[in-house]
This record gives sequence, C-alpha cells and structure tokens, in this order.
Amino acid sequence: MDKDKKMYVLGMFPYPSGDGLHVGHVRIYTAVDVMARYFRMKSFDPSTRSTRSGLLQARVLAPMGWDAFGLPAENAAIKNKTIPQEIVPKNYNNFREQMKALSFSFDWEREFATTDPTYYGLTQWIFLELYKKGLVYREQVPINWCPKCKTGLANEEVLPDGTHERCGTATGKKDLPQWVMKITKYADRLLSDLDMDLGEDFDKGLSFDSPQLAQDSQATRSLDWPRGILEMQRNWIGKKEGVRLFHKVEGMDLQLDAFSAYPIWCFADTFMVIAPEHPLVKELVKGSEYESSVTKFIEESAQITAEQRTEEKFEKKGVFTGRYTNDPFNPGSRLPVWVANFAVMGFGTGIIRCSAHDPRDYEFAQKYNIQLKEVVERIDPLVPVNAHTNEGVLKDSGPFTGSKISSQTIEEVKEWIEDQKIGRRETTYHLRDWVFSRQRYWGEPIPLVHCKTCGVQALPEKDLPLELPDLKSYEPTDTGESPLSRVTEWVKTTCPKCGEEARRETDTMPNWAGSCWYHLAFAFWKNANRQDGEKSTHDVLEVYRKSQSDTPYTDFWREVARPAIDKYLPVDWYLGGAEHAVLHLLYARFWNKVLYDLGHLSFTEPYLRLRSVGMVLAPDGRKMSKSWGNVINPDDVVKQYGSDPVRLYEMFMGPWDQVTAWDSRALVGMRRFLERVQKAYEDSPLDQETSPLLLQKLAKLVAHIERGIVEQKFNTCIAGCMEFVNEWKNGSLVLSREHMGNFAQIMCPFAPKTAQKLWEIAGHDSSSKVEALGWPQIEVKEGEIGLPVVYAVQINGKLRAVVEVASEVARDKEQVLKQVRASQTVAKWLVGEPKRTIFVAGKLVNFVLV
RNA sequence: GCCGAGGUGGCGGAAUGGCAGACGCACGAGACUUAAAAUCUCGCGGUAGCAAUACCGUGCGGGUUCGAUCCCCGCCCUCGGCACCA
Repeated sequence: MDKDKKMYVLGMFPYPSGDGLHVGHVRIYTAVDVMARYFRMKSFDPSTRSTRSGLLQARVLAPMGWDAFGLPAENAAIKNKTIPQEIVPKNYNNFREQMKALSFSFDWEREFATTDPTYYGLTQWIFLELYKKGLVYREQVPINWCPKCKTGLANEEVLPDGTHERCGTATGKKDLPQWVMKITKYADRLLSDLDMDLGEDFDKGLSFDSPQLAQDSQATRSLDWPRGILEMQRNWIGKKEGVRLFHKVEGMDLQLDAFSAYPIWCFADTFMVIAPEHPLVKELVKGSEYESSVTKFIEESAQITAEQRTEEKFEKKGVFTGRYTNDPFNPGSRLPVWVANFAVMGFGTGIIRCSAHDPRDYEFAQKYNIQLKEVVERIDPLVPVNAHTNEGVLKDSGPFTGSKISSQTIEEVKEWIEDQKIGRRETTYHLRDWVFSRQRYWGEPIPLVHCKTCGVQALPEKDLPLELPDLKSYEPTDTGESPLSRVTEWVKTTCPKCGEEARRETDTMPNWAGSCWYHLAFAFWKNANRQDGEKSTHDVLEVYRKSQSDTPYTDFWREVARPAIDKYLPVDWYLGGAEHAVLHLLYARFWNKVLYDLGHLSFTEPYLRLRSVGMVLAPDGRKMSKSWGNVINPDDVVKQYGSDPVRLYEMFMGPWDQVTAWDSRALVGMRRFLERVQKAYEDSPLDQETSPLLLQKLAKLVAHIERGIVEQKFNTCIAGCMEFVNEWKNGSLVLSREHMGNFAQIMCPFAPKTAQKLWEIAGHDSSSKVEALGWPQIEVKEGEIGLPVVYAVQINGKLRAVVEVASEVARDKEQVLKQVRASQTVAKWLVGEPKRTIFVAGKLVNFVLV
C-alpha cells in the first residue's frame, strides 16, 4: 500500500442523551464499522505480512466522540436537579459501552467529548482566529422571549403556535446584543465549491482499488454528496443576482430602494409594496390622513407570528400610504406605495416593485383595484405571463420594446439601468449571518473581555482554555442574560491590554461550535486511555501552555495538529442523518474555509463523500417517539439476540439510505442464519477440495461484497452471504479449509464475532485473528471451471426456455444457436425462420419472428 | 407551490436494458417429539388446470426498443425538506 494514501471513515458523532443509543445511531455506526473493517482488511499489505503489525500500519481512521455541549443536556440536568457536568459523562460512558457491546471497532484512544476543556480550549482558539480575522461582530438581534418565565428560548422551545413549550405563555421577541459570524462573506465560495474540482484531496483516499473508488478518479472530483443535499445547500445559500433600484418619494426627501431579480420585467411595474416592519413606513405617513390606518395595520401585523404568516391560506392584506414614487422605467408615471404583509424585512430591501407578472402581486392588485400593466402578451388568456419564466417578447417597454427576452437582453437591461443611474447590480443571498451567542450555561464560554477603555479584547492564547465555572444554579436569568453574568467573581477580570478592571463576555457558544471542527481533532487526538505510553493531547498542550511562547495554541496547531491533519484529512466518507444537510454541514464548511485562508489547513472542503442514512421507523410504521411508546432500545435487542444478529439486521432490513420500519421478528432470521453457518462449519471436514461451482460463487460473492460496501448496499451483501451458504449446504457441495477461511473473512465486517468463531472452526487457533490477513482474493479464470452456461431463450422478447450450453462453446454464437435450436421447447415456439436473432454472449438469445 | 426520495407478493425488499419477486420474515404442509418449542424438508404473486402448461402481473396512461421494474413524455399517490424570496 502506498504510504501516502489513507482512508478516513466518519459517522456524525452523537449527542449523548440520557436515553442511550438509538437504533438509528446503530444503523449509521454499523455502516461506519463495516466500512472501516473492510478498508482495514483491504489495506493490508502482504509484503509486511511477516511484521507483527502489518495491519496497524494501515492508515484507516474511524474515530468516535461526543457532541456533549448544548441545551438538551442542560435542560435534562435542570429537570433532574443535578448539573450537566455529572450527567454528561454518565451519558457518554453509557454510549461508549453500548457501542463496544456492538463490536464497533472505533479508535477509542482518540475519543473525546466537546465538553473536555482541552478540546474546547482549541474551539476557543479557533473562535479567536475568526474574531481576529474580523469575521465576528456584535449586533442587536432579537431572541425568543417568554415574558412569564422571564427567559430566553431556543427556537425548538417555542411551539408552532408561538407559545412556550413548558408554560404555554405566548412568547415574544427581545433585543439583545449578540455575537454574529459573517458567514455571508463566504456565501459565494460555499456555493461554488460545491461543484469545484477538488483535485488531489480527492485522490488521497483512493488506494484501496474498490470498484466505485476506482471510478471516482476518472469522474470529476467534485464533492460526492447526495444530489438532494447539494440542492438544499444551494437553496439555503440562495444566491440571487439582480438589481437594486432607486425611487424618490414625491414631496419628501426620501429614497426607497427595491431589489429585483427579474429587472427585464420592471417596465410592467405599477405599484410598490413596503414591509410593515420597515423603519421608513412610519415616516411615510407621519402627520398624514393615512397615519392612523397604517399604524393600525402595522400593529395588527406585529401580532401575527411568523408561523401564521407562512400558513398557506394566509391572506394578502395591505393599506395605501398615500405616497407615490417616481418610476424610473416609465418617466412621468408614478407608483403608489402600499404597506403589505407579504413583504418581509430581511429579504432584499423589504421593498418590492410589483406587477401583473407576479401571481402574488397580481392577486393583491385585483383585491385592491390597483391599476396593472402587462409587457408580454398572454398565453393563457385568463392569467398574465409569470415573470419567473423569463420568456416572451416585450411590448411597451421603453427602449426594449420589441426585444425578445434572453439572457443577453437581461444583461442589456442591467447595463441600461446602471447607465441611467436608476439602480445598480446587486447580489442577494438567502443565507444570513450566523448568530453565535447563546445566553445559556452549558456551552463553551466566548473568550472575549469587555474593557471600559479598550473596548472588546480577545483573551490571550496563554489564558485558554477559559473554563466554564462550576455552578450549582445555572438557570437562565430574568434579564435574558447568560447565567454566567451572575457569577461575579468569574465575570470580574482584568483587561488583557491595559490591565484595568474588565468584564468577561458571559454568552456561550452554540452547540454547532464543537461539531464544526471535530473531524479535524480526531486526526491528532490522543486521550489518557492510551496503552502505548504516548503522551495525551492534554499533556502535550500543557507543555505548550507552560512554554515561553505567547501563542501556545498556534504553535501547537502548527507543530502537532497540522501534520496529523494533513495525514488524514479530508474525511473520505462521512455518514449521518439528513437532518444535518444544511446547518452543520454549512457551518463546518465555513470554518474549514476560514482556517484554510488563515493557513491553518491545506484543503478547502472537509467532507469528500457524504451519505445519508434512512430513518428507522417503529414497528407500527410511525416515527419512534417516547410519547407513542414505540421506541426500540438497542440494549434490549442485543441482550435478547446478541450483537452480531443486531448488526446484521440493521444492515439487512432494507436499503441503507431509505426509511424502513423495525421488525423484531425479522431479527430472528439473522440469528438463525448465523447459527446455520456455524453448524455448517462444524459439520465440514477440513481436508476437501472446493467444488468448482462453489468456488465460482465464492469469487463472485467477494466481488459483490466489495462493490456493495462502497455503494452502501449492505442488504444485498448479507443476502449474498445467505445465498452462498444455502448453495453450499443444500447441494452436495464442499468447501476447502482455505475457502472456509475466506468466507469467514468476508463475513467479518458485518458479523465480526461470528466470523472469528468460523475462522477458528476452519482450523486457525484463537491467537490468529480473522481480519489480520487482509481481504481475500479469489481468482477464477473464465472457462477454467468448465461449468455449463445457462442461456435464457426468448421468442419475440418473451421467455420461452432456458438452455444449458457447455462452457467450451458458450461464447460461440453459431454453436450456441445450434444447441439452443435443438431444444424441444424452443423448436415448439420457433415457427418459421426468425427475421432477426439477438445474441448476448453468456446470457440470452432472442428470436424475433415478426 | 417548489425541491428531493419513493410506489414491485401477506410484510421488509432483490433485479439499473436481458429468466420479475433473490434473500429474509410471516404463513401452510410434512419429518423429529408423549407433547410443545427449537430444528430440518417441501410449498408459497394471481387466474385456469389433476398435471404438463397457458394467460395476466412491478401506481396509472402513452412512447422508445428485438426486449422495459429499469430509459423518455404526461398524470396519480406516499414520505421527507423548504417557502409570501421580490
């Protein structure tokens, strides 16, 4: 094996809740373990066979850790009247034991929790790197607020009807200063890199000459992610190139800017709409006869929750402001300005130019009798053409009258707009900046200090990690501030710049922070459980912290972390749930790009191949949920059936990427199969020659499993194994000792315990490990075995017979046709000479009579 | 409305242009057993037939092809995600 090659297989690390591992987790991590075990065997180098640790030299990384900060643990601790520091380790220790019980062969000496100060010190260091790069800023951002509990709430604590999930009070919003990350600065790259050629980053993991991986090197080496998830990322970023258009309000010194993504249709616009929450609305009507009606409308709109607003039946409503603007597209015309609830702040400018060519605008204009104009002849006489089609020939459109709409004329219009100085090109994004503050206890403290004279100061690297103080009471405060703000002795500090008294930032980081870079940490992480006597990451970092350097973390990153990261990253296979399709993946990609720009990483995309698992439903076909009482606990089934049958069942139950309902009865089939194989091994003498048919099947099975594993078609791999055993035992066929060993080897990724037992029954002693000699290679040359080839014979495309042809002539068309025609059944159907004969070598003959 | 994934026996599913229903579950019959469980053997899409066999059959309608579960066009349904996005 090429020493520069590696394989990094990663399952999205779990949030260790008190309920323990879920069968959905088991489905993901069994797949990760199957792949990891396969790649380890595959990476075995026969030339190092004599060295004791040929396997250990292979650079296959399959780590596991715990995403342990965040709201659920904090709320669970509050509920149980304890502290997160106590329940979190309890939870992840339980997760680890459950995983070990399932024989997951993860690199346990690399395990960590994001709540470990050694880990979150590095998270804080990365935060400061982003901060120093100017990607973190402070802004007033509204949070969800429960006026009764006097507490800030996460979105998930607010029910769809806008009430607080715990007390039922209607929630509101409260403005708080928050730290925000400028992810929008990276919007373009986050979008275009989805299609970028990743070059050699992609090649590093190609050493295992597996079927699909071999294909990759020939295809474009852009991200190999499910199409749907790529699409969701694109939509979430939501890049729109358009124009910002300027309008003067008649009789006022006021400009209204509107964004348009379809500028070529602007000649049709006949009115404008402004969002009720737009800051200029009040100014527009101040002191006019419209003031009261508009104010009333604003108040009404404010009471409607965002949820209600997005309901389908939601009625488009508005009121006239009494104001008009000029229309730069139709000089001399004026556009009435309405306030309407279908305009929202936060997209575009909050002000829209409206026309008959937008169904929503059209509906609104019809309702309020606003004059309309159309610039493209209708196709359907009942409705105006929709601008989104961007098709048609313009009429009544100033200098563009008579132009056919095309990408070229759209460009011309944009140019014309800029020439006329009535607007300018602008790109908008759906993506917003990322609110990074949480007014919560259980998260990484944000390592900033507020000084009266020096303003906000970053904590020096030497002071990291900034540890979370142990608190007995950590419930949210009634001002909405973080619970940390109450801990006077912790908050009180000195300014790193001037040394005067200063206050620590009391907000903590969101749950996402730890998961933004954990895949990097696994590359260099060493925990204290190591057997090999090497220093743990904690100890190494301590040495740096106690050194003279002012930048111990930067030094550590450069000297320790970076070389290991370069060795293993990017992640070759990333397996997890589709629920992270947008946020986690986007945030992690964002941090990766920033770290790349800072020179801390050598690659721009963290996850090369992404696969999402299908949900496991309860036996009743519904989602598993405590409230339905239909949750299957993996502990119970492992106890009842054993770990190998559970692993096998999770892989066998259906296509890995599709939803399937759990069926405990089907599980017994897995145990039966494993017992049957073991019996078959015990009954087989070890001194036989393998039957030719079986040898051929075994060779095919090995190839099938290799392809199946990299394509995540685990279900058919297992079916293939079952089929093989059925062939073996139902016929009077025999397997040699060597081939019995081979079958044990290919079973190993799926059912490692059973595979080891089979290996031993096949004559190896227990000090020999089934995975230790690599992946079996069985070569059968075509024709060597001399088995007859089965031809399907069709008449007019309809199957009429099946004919065996001796292997020596099985590829010779003339000979095959002769033999096929000799069959009685074929002769019966073959009336007259065929007009055409289709011959597919080794497979099929089709006589076409008509 | 848009985007995505699906629709095949009683059930989970297999077959990605070439023998539809592999493999497993459930079910039925038989063997073993005093009996049951377990295990083993056989059967198991529908219709007709004692049978050989024939016809029908992969959500619906059309098309391409010697040949379509698979590719193309138009619909229907289920699940997941997003949405007054200007």
